[in-house]
Amino acid sequence: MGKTRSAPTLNDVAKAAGVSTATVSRCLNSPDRVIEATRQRVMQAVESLGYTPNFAARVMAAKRSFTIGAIIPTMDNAIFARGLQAFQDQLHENGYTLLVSSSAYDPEAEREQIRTLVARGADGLLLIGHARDAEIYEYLERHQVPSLVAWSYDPEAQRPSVGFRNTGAMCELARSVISAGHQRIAMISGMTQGNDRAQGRVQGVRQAMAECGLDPSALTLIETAYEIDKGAEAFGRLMALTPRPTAVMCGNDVLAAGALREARKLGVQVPEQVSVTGFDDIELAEIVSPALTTVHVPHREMGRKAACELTAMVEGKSEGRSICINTRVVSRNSLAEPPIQT
Amino acid sequence: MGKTRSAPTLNDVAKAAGVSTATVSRCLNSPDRVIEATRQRVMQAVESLGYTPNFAARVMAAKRSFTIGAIIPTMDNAIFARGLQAFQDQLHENGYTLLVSSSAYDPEAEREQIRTLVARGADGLLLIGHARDAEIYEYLERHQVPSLVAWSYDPEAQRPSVGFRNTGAMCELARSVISAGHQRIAMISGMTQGNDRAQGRVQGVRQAMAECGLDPSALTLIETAYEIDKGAEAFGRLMALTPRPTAVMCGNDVLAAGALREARKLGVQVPEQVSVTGFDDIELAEIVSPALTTVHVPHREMGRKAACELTAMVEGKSEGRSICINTRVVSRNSLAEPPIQT
DNA sequence: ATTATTGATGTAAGCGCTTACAAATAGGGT
DNA sequence: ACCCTATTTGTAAGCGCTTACATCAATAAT
Repeated sequence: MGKTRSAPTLNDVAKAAGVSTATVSRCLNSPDRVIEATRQRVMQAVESLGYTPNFAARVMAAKRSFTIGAIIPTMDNAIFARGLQAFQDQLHENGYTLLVSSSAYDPEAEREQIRTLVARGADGLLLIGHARDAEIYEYLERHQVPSLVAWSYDPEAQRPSVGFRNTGAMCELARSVISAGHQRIAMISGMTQGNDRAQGRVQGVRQAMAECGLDPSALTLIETAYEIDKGAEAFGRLMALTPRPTAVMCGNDVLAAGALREARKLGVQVPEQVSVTGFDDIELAEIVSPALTTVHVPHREMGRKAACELTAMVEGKSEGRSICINTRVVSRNSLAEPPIQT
Repeated sequence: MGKTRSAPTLNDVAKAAGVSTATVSRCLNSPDRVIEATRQRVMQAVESLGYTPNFAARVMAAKRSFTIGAIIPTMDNAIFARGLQAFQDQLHENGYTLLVSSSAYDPEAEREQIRTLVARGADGLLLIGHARDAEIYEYLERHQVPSLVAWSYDPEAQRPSVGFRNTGAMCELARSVISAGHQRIAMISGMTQGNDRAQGRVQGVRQAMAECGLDPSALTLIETAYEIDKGAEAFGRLMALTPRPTAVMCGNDVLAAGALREARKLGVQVPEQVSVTGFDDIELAEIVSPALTTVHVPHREMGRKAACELTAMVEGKSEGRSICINTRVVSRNSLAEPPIQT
């Protein structure tokens, strides 16, 4: 006490308890392989020295980190927050820690983050969406790090994934829009480049149009980043069109919130003059006014299931199955019949 | 080629390039200490083997991780998102990586996370708010990990901090509320237990009331978690009061958004019947309707400055200074004069 | 020509931990 | 009493990297 000591090591604990480092290690990692009395003595030493194991050393020696990495496109909005939280909670329950980093929707940055996470000893990786260089998967294979794709379900893809059918979900929503009577439909999509979810959603709208006898190529499409301001700006451009679309379907709730904000600014009544829809059903969807008609994604369920599947893969209990999460359309006030034709 | 190899190590690279491991290490870490020709040869080997340094080994040998840890109360809403993003960007610019984890506003969980981050070799830690056991600071000192407090500025506190005056900022906002004519003021605060920011904001309101000749103890106060639903619920309770408060000041924008949602549901007109204010000025504040009168916190500036100060501390260039970030009241439509007294 | 100086590279000692293996101890069956 | 097995603990070899120090060659200074 009083003396400036630096952090205690396993060795210090071993000495204090009068045992070998191996025994201390066992006390910490497999307590049942050590006799009760010894363990008590060791734990007491641990306690009184305020010992915390050095993670780097542990990873290095055990070649196992009980850490899962996740690379998400952005932390800037709530799109991934809820699902990730559930993912983390479940991971924690399974005895793992989560390391998150974001790629800003940049493939190069994502590659970088993947390398970083692998170098940090992640036992497994959660990736968002399928679109990705094959080289990356080879890299992961070489390092023997299992990976799981989330936020997208695609039975065609060879990689295991836990997610939902973006195309199908959006198609269903588009059908409601069309059956409300809309014919001039516009879409504000996220950037589809390298983003299979955004692509799927656009395709979903087109598919519904085709099914319902509308010309899919007549869809007015604006691609922009998933930001509120961008959604607002895109909506402004759509409203300047003649004739105006009567329904604006947005790639997600964030874009839709931006659209709503701009509508208010422009004095455009939603849904009386224009209907707006979102995707994801994050909290935002219920807060904005009018509340958003959108696609509800059970993020928590997805997060939990992804966590279970990925840990199973890490522990060699699964080869990597794909799980499809069901979405459903949620009807709120932002969608109504189109105004009477003039 | 073809053979299943496991991940290459420094040694493999050294052999491939025909040099010693030391030289490879130098190529990677201080390229100027190695002659051009050698470096080229080494880099080529690195490239062709697809070598990624093992982080754990590096940390262990160098006793330096170029990693900064941050423990934030929650990732569930956008309160910390923007500031943290700026923090990370600046950190990256300074050559550091950020590790984030969240404590769910639970001191015990925070302690746990701090230990984890330290064990993982974080060179420095960003903590939110001052309220914290002294024991934790001792632990950090023993492990020689510098820490910086953010989101709160308190010249009284002994710990360095980069943040804003919660009390002062809220006081200023409360003054606008009072000078708009409000006398029956209620507040929906976050849990003040162990949260100096929440405490400061409550105190700010009280202080303004006292200054303006109102009785501070007449403040109707509801404490609740920082969640939209909780804000809505609290607002509902306030509206059931007789007489009703004419202004509801919320501890942050999230609570205010909940209040607004409930107001709409109850058919209470904002601001005609009741005024509502927020705190933080996150994106949400501009999206809800009516848009929130709130306190603008320059989160990005705070994040950047915190990153610079903390890296300076880590590198021994600073003893840890405190920096005060200036906030300002933003007037939007959710605050107006109270209705004519009945 | 000789020595000092500088710069590039190699050698090898750890960093703190896990774990295969060896050793020691304690019962249990005969 | 003896041998065998099971249990607990110790010994020591790494894990992949950095870095102090040693070595060696090349250039500059005398």
